[in-house]
Amino acid sequence: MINFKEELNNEQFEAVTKGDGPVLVLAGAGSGKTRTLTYRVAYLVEQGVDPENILLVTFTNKASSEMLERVEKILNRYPRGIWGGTFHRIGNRLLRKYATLLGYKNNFTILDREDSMVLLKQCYDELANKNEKSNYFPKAKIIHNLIGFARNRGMDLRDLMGKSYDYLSSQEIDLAQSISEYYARKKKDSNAMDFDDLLINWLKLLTGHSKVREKFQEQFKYILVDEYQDTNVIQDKIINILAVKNKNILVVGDDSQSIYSFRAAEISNILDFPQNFPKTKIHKLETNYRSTPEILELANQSILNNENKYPKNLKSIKSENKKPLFVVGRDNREQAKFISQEISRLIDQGESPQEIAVLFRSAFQALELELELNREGIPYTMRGGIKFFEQKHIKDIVSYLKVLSNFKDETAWRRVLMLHEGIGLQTAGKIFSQIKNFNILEDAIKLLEFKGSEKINNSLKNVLSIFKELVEIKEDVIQSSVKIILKNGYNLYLKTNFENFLERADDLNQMGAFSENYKSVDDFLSEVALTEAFKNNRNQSNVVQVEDGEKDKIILSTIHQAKGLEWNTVFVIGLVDGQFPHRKVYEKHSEIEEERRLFYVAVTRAKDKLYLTYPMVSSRSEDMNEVSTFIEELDESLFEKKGRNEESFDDLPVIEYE
DNA sequence: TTAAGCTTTCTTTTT
DNA sequence: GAAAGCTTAA
Repeated sequence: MINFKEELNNEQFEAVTKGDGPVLVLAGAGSGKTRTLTYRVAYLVEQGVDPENILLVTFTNKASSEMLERVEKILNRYPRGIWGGTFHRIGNRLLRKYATLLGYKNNFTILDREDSMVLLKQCYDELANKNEKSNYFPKAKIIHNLIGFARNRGMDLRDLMGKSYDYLSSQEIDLAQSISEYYARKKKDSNAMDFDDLLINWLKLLTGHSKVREKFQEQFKYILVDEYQDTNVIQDKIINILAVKNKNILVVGDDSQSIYSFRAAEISNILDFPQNFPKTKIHKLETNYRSTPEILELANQSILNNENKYPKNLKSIKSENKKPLFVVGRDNREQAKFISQEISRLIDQGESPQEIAVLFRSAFQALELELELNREGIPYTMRGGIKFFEQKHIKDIVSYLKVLSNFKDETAWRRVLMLHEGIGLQTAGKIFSQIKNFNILEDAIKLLEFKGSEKINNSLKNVLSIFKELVEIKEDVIQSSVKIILKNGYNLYLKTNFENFLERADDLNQMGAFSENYKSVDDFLSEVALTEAFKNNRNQSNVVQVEDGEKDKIILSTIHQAKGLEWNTVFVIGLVDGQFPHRKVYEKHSEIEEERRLFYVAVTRAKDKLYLTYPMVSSRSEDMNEVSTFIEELDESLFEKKGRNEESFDDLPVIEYE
């Protein structure tokens, strides 16, 4: 039996044990949000609730697996059958079963951002060339963004553009709308869904099909949602529909940590929650268990600069400690050197590496640091930047698999075709329009006829003969496919195009090995689209780590990826104006505030030691950097300043926290 | 129509 | 400093 009374404070205890009905937990950073959620799950299971009846939605897959691990620890067993994961992952799981109700097949492919961009660009080029438009008509990338943003806000594209692009003619707005519709049709014809579709179609499934709706309203007797401040209207609607029957809905969040408005997150979802669910019990968690008073003070002072916020009074219970350090280095290299030395020192003193994290606004800021850590032999895990499955060579091979699994996938077909000599954009399009006439791959292999130049015909023959081999594989489909594709020219392609072709070929073999964990190609392909595994995460034997294997390694992470996590020691690097806050955000006040919340998230990840670092000089251009607003606006008594002297560049004595 | 070669851009965050 | 965009030769 778990002693909940002892493990939790009063507010947490109330939320965990009397959490039937709608509950809103407004929780400051480090106040035990995750603790509340995990203990609530454990409590429910201990009370005899079948884990199958629990839906636990988190923001990242990482957060989901960490949370379930914690539940397992509390319960001493894994809550088998629980529905846990991100909105997209759970949407995917449901749609794999019910996609036919919406006119898709269950083997639909998922288009990641790049895929969907490529498909949209195709629609854009086709329509934009046919129609009158001014030079001010937004580029494909912007249209792509607008379409996604409008959909995630449940808005009409015309309305969105009418407001922010009022200089466009109504014909141009119509053009944007037809591009959007054409794109939607192409997706449907391709039996493919983009990330937004995973949410929107999930919602459609619930609103349009009462049997399914009722089944899942019944199924999910207890619903728990983390980071509710970062949900968008579609996600909010989904939750509302699912919860309306049993009303056992617990959502947690913190408006000060809302950092996804660029993805159409709405703070109002959490603030209006009590109106949507009458008799909502509200719990405020205001005790911070994580950070020292000094760290918390800095965070609190910083967020005070935001006008748009809800007052809260977060108090630390830890005892007084050292102030955060603000460290000035000459440039990124010196900053990197300092950090790696400091990390070595901390580890020598007995700190465990996985309790140390380096956080940054953008992945490129960590470049020099990566070099330095490699030089010093400090193992690290990178979370941010290019993902393993987003690399060109991976996506090339995955396209073959996508065609194999979903013959109608236009994006995948085009990508495969264009890998071959003599086939470019135009020819690929023409060939695909022939392929469209078939229904299964086997027919296309046998019957496809295309007249082009000799070069094109040879390339096409080559493509088809590869597929001929691929369709005959019966076991270890992915691993064998990788081998066949490499053998039939892709290896040569890698060699002629990339210096690091060995590494890339190795990645592909790793992918083959990794795929053994999946029952089917479809399963594997979903995972590829939805997983967060980052590139560069290799151990000594050069094996890519897709999960786990993070023991004894420090963490490098974007702040977005760090949400919900905590470490003893945190370095926040690159506090340069224009980088953090990002310069794109200058004009818009509301976006500066979002950047500040991001800064707030970063510093509140730290339990005991917090370092803020600033390189004075840009290492590329040798220009002087401005220090970040987020430092400048702070009272200087909140931190201790170390390192270079701004006037003279003089070295100051060795820096030590203690 | 492709592919190479040159130029310009613009540097975000993520499922 | 890479990637997209544009120009030009083949």
